[in-house]
Amino acid sequence: MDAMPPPQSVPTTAGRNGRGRIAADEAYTRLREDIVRGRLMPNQRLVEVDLAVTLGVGRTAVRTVLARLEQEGLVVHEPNRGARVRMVTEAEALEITQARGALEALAAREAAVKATPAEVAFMRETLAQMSACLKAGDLLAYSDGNARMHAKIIEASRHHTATRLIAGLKAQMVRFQYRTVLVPGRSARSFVEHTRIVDAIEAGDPDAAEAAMRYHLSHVADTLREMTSAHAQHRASPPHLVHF
Amino acid sequence: MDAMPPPQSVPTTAGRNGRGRIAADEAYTRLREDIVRGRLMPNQRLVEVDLAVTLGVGRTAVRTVLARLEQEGLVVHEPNRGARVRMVTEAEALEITQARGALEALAAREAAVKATPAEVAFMRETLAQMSACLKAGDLLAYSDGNARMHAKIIEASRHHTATRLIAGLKAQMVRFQYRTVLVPGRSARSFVEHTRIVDAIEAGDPDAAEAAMRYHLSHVADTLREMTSAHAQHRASPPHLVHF
DNA sequence: GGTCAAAATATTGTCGACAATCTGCTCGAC
DNA sequence: GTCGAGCAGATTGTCGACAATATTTTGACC
Repeated sequence: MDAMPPPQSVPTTAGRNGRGRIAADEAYTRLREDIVRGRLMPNQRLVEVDLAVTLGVGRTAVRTVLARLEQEGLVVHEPNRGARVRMVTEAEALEITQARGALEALAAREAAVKATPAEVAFMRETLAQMSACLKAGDLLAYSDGNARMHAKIIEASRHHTATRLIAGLKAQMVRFQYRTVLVPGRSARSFVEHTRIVDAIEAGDPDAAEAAMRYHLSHVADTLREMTSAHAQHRASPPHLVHF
Repeated sequence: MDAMPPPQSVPTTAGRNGRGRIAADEAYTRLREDIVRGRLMPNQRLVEVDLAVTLGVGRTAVRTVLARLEQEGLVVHEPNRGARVRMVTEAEALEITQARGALEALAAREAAVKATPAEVAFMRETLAQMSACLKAGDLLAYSDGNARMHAKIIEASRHHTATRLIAGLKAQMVRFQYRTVLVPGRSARSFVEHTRIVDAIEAGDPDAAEAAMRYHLSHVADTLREMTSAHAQHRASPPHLVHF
């Protein structure tokens, strides 16, 4: 009952992919994208041979890809019973947000020490854009600016380990990024909090930067927690955006 | 120059390993242990067929294992050029310690809320043992108690995500655990810091617990930083223990 | 009609073989 | 003597086939 017109797309690019590139790597990227972007539903079974056909690679490559994704926390795998897309519960989403918060606070601290003037300028510019979006009421654009801001802070931290861990956590959350609520009035406060963070980074004050980021992210976690309990009350809460 | 009487031990346990267990999983555990315990040197090449013989599995299984270990950060892998044991520089060791600190601070916060009386009692007992070791001057045993303490706090936090991330970071650090210096007098201060953490957890004060753990771990990071620069000065600094 | 055993099917775990790629070396040209 | 082309050897990337295990279906019996 899966329809499945499988072998249609690629004329079996079998063997080695064009130049240099490795087929398995592309398969990894594609499958990962499919999971992260939500094209594959949670708990969906991932049958190796099906994926092999879809991705145009052999089953061995698929198996390697699944092992990587399992280690990454995007897939669960029971012995002799195959792999499935990992289901992230709301409780886990809160956990992930907390862990991410702890690491981003570290990143903010490092950024206060290591950010270049150009990076600070970019943050100021982003802040201005966010302010404009807020006034215009364009929450989607505000959210984009928000994402750029956090990405820039992490980049400015030059903290490879934190960057790597945060990226991993973010991947598990993408589904929730697009399905979480925006509490009325949260945006305005979010903006103030971001301004404080940038101020501290520009001043080169690591303690203040860490504290500001911690303050900011604790509010995000609170919002998420409230959302979770509210969602437990009545299932039909409208999916909006939460502002980090 | 490896002697290599390869096909002698297992009469090719090929196919499936005895009961239920999966051969590849055992191979993963074994190779991981070999890397973490330092039996394989950093930058050591990991030739697939050699590992296959050593571990008694096929090359495909080895390949899957290597993919997992790469995702875990214990192995680096260049396309068409094979895998090597990842070399963790002292700068990275500092990064890892910082990230671990951020996550353990979160764990301490959660533990303050969720720890059971039995868990707190275990911490008190461990604290007493550590005190005894300190008086007896047995630093190795003190270090063990220290490890038990941190493990218990993490367990008490019931924070699955933080636990998972910390475990991953710890694996990359084991080599340094055994090669870092103990600054004279650090143990005594370390003990006081641990006592404060347990006090805060027992009192059910998350803010205090987080702050105490943060304070503790910032000192650990400082010690590590000093050790790194000192080590840069004169290569022959004696390898001791650092107390987390 | 329900229930349990046994065959049939589906899917995973494992392996060896082959092709592609990289590495180091030889060897002739200059 | 140095340099690059071209050839071995080693090692990785990929695949399909077979064995082991789980799941579903069938069918006999009560």
